[in-house]
Amino acid sequence: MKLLILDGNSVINRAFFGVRPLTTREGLYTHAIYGFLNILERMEKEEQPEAVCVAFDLHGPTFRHLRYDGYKATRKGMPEELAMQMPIMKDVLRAMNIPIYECQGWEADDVIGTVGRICSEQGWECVIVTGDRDSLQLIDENVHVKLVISKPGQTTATLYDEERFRAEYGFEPKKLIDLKALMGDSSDNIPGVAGVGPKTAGELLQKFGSLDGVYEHLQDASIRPKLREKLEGGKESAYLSYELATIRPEAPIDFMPRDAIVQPYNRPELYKLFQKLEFVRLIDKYGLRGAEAETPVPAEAAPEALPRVEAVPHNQEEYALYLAPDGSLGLACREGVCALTPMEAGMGLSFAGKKLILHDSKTAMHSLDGMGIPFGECVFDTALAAYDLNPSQSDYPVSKLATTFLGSTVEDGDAAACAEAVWNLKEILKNQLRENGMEQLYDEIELPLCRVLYRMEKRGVAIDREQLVQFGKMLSERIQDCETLIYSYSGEPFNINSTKQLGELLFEKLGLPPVKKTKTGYSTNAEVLEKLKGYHPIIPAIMDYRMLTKLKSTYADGLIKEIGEDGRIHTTFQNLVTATGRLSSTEPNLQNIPVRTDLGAEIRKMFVPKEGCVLVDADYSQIELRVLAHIAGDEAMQRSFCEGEDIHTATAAQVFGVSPEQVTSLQRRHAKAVNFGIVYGISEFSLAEDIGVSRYEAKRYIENYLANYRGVRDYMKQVVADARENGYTQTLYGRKRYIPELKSSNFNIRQGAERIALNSPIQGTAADLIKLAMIRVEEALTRQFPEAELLLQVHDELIVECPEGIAPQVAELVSREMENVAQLRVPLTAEAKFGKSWYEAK
DNA sequence: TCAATCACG
DNA sequence: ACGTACGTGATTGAG
Repeated sequence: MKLLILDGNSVINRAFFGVRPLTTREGLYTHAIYGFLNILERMEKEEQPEAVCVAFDLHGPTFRHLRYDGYKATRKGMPEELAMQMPIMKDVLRAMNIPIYECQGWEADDVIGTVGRICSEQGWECVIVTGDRDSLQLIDENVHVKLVISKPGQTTATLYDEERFRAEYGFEPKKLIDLKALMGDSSDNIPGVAGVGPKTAGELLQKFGSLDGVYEHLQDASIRPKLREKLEGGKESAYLSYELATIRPEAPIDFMPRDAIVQPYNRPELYKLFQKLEFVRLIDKYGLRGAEAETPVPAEAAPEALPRVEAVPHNQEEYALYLAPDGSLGLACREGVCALTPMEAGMGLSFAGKKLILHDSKTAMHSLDGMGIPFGECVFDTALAAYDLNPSQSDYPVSKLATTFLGSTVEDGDAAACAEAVWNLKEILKNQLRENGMEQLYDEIELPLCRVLYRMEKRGVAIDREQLVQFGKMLSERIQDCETLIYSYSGEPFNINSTKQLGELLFEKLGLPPVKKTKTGYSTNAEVLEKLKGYHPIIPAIMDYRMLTKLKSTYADGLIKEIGEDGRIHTTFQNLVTATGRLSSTEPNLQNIPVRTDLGAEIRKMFVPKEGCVLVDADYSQIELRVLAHIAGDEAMQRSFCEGEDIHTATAAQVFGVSPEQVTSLQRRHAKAVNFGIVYGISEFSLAEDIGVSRYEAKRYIENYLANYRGVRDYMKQVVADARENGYTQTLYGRKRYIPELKSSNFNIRQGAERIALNSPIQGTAADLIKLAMIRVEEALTRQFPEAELLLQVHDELIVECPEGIAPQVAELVSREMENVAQLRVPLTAEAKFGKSWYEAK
């Protein structure tokens, strides 16, 4: 019979530091518990024990503490993020019916030793799971130790028995105490003998067998005088250390191995805890359900299971549809649920004029379209609702929403079950949105935008393939030349794309001064190269090489790959991804097409209108600073915008105390950097870095800025305080972002969270505004200029394709809709231009 | 799969 | 004492 005992504190510590931080929406940290359960599961699988239990330290003085005041004096208190997980960890173990042993006045080690001793006495085998080598002294014939070692990425566990221990240490396990008595252990505040480390201590023990043996042979010729002196001086300390290091298997605990025999879980209890911890995957894995009274769904809302039907019910007003990964179509309505194979779905099915409930409606609309199924209005999107409720999740599969909001288990591949879940989720998510004050945001911005995005993606944007191919060829030649030049300086060919090889060349072979390090080696980024530019002619060549290869691989080759059969590029606008409410763009990303360098901007010449058309490009001027002026209620900044002043010049005048006419271009550039910094959550260090002034000067800039823009100063304080209090920030339209890290005990994490709290309402409100503008523009164009089509959005910029003849009117319409999207305390201004390419229109 | 780099707002 | 601006996505090399 075998018993597994976990050293609770040690294992949860490993888990805490080994698993990347994870929190629930409420800000409860959960990763240590998650990691603990992973380790527990693995150990059970590997060892197949009949009994399992866990030992914990209790706070307060311990027996060994009483023996020596300095003991554990250097151990820092547990971080708050871990401490908050401890009581819940114990609740989880209780729900799993795994006994916990702890003993006032005794270390967990002592408890474990006691458990091991009792096991031995009763003929049980005992396996100790710990990350702490201390416990190795407990190894004997019946007691083994499974040592958990966390490496980045994964944890491994090694089983130590007497043989394995002897092979590694060269003496028997009990002698570990003697070893520690000599070498000490700073983490346990065991002094040992000053000047004796692990190596000397090990050698002494190999030679003399024990601590006593060492002192009996102190005059032995093989001990050098220096060492003898140290040992003599440290004798008292050594024997004290011996006492401290000895685990006492005599804790007064009420333990019998049979008490720990594995029992079935208390499943409803475990379900409740996992709900709280948002361990959706584990709920799924163990198929946990709440006891009837404990499900999170209010009784009145608890839906009846829908009947399975053979044929698609007709004449219904509303249907929930779910497109499964295998292409089959799940369908739910008042009458029941069914699933259709891709083949069946393609046979004359139609939802024209029907109200649809969809999961990720934009994608679903593409699928329906691809299957030739007509569809009406989408009245609810479950994935979108879940995203709005908490935009920080990585994804929103139906399975996850079902466990969180319905308390039911479905698989994402099961089309019928998912359609039913989607059907049932609608009411619950709608309520959640209402309770969160996000009804309007959802109904008037988020949901209607999906159809606009669907159309934009379907339309795509035309690309001049020939010109792009030519550009690629030109780049290839220039890259070749660059390579030749670089190799002439390096003396031998190497992979210039490898930062490792490049770093070795620059900083070792060529001996250039390393400016900055990354965690893996030398940094070679553009900023570093810029500083090294004067040192060696290879540097500018590398900078050119980098620019050229970037253009070639990401833009020339990358875009060519994405051109469709219609000669157009159809990006995907991700509307369920960003934490702030912005869109993003993938496959390809059309929101990062070059513009800042001349050569890069050439790429924009390849984005062209279709025959007889032009591209209209309209962009907001300073939308984020205007949003800041509005929500911060800063009168000085509002006045600048209302008077139509150049905001950076106005800021420079304020910060440098001169009149606007006297502002130099350098001052304006610095003021611009300050303005950006404010939006991002400034630090004087980064500002100084950015504009190349001293930290002291940067500090002065910020102080002057905040003294002049008092509203901004107050806002910065208020928004962070509110976010800390509420746990989230909000935009003008009520979009939320949860920021649990505001409560972190880690200074850096907390400061980062504060910057996020500062920036999110600004970036998010700007995102709300342009989303609303897109809906208005699409509507107005459909009505007034049906031949004009909205194609792209780049955060503060919209791109429309329209017949040449109506370009001025369309440009006027688009910029007007953008400007009138909301009445803020400052005017929103948008400028529209048009031309025969994106380059020309900008 | 992760880190480094660089493109955009 | 310590690390350092917000939000994204694609490509490349290295383990």
